Amino acid sequence: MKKGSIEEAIRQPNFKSEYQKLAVNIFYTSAWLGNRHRDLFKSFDLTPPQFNILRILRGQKGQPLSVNALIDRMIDKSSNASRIVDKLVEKKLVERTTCPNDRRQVEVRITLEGNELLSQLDPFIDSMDNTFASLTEQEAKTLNTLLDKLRQ
Amino acid sequence: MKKGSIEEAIRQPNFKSEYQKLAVNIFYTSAWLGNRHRDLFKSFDLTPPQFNILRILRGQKGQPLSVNALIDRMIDKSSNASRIVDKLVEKKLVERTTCPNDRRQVEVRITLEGNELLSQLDPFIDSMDNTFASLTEQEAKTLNTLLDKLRQ
DNA sequence: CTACATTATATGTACCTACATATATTTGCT
DNA sequence: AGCAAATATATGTAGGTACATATAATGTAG
Repeated sequence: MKKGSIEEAIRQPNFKSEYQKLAVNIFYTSAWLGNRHRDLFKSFDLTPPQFNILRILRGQKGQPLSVNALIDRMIDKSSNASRIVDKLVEKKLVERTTCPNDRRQVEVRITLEGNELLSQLDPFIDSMDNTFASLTEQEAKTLNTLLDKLRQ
Repeated sequence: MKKGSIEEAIRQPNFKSEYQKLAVNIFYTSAWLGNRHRDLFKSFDLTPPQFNILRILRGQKGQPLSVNALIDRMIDKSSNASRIVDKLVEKKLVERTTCPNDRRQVEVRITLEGNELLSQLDPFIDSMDNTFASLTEQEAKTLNTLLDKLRQ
């Protein structure tokens, strides 16, 4: 079993097919990467989905987003955005106000405090991306292309 | 934004780098694939980690595994194997007995019922793997190689 | 042989996801 | 206008993960 391979990671030397191995490899790699992210966010008292929402809101440059619009942009669409926003409101990182035009909707907006927290995180996120230094940019591009193709 | 791309999936046209896009793509693809698996297992009243443990135990061909040995072989190592085994015991799909040589350990073993359930699932799992029909075997191999390399 | 560290598992808590259902508001139909 | 369908969000519950801590059994140093 090659060092660093998925076979070694889960002590499973024989997969039925290259496709089955790929499924396991995707789950395993996602968990591996997610754990690194989680460790980073932890020192800022954020969880990955909380960070995801904060970063989406920052991208809005002050404009609010509804809960539905947040879900639309989230990595894990089955996240319960409503309750994650709850936590962020408690920490005063976002504000929630009822939309005046459509009172079913809420407008979620990042606060100054939220923006400052993200600014502190930025350099760490950037260097986290260099986690991938073992891949060339061309290899990263190939991975992106093939992952998109897989989901077709 | 290309159809089926990660950019489209999370409505994010600009990534800082190919590496940052790759991180998001891995998380998104893992969730996408995981949801398909979950849907399949659901009709058999199993969750993905429950299935993972059952399949590991089947691979033992009757030999038991300790909880630690299970974690070692699981895709998500931070799973709480102890509590997942609880659920499987309740459903009589596995048995748990104290190890006579080392009474700290428990021996977990798949039951006949557990094996039968997996047999019923087998054909569905096989056809699920063909979810990847959009990739050639060579492309799957490339993905596996690059994912292993990424984690180095 | 006793005291202490180590190991294997279990449990408590906070947060998250999955799914079903509830509540409030708006839209559309007649 | 009046009422049903659609929409946006919230909430209850079960299962799961992350992390700290507890409990029990074993190993080990002196």
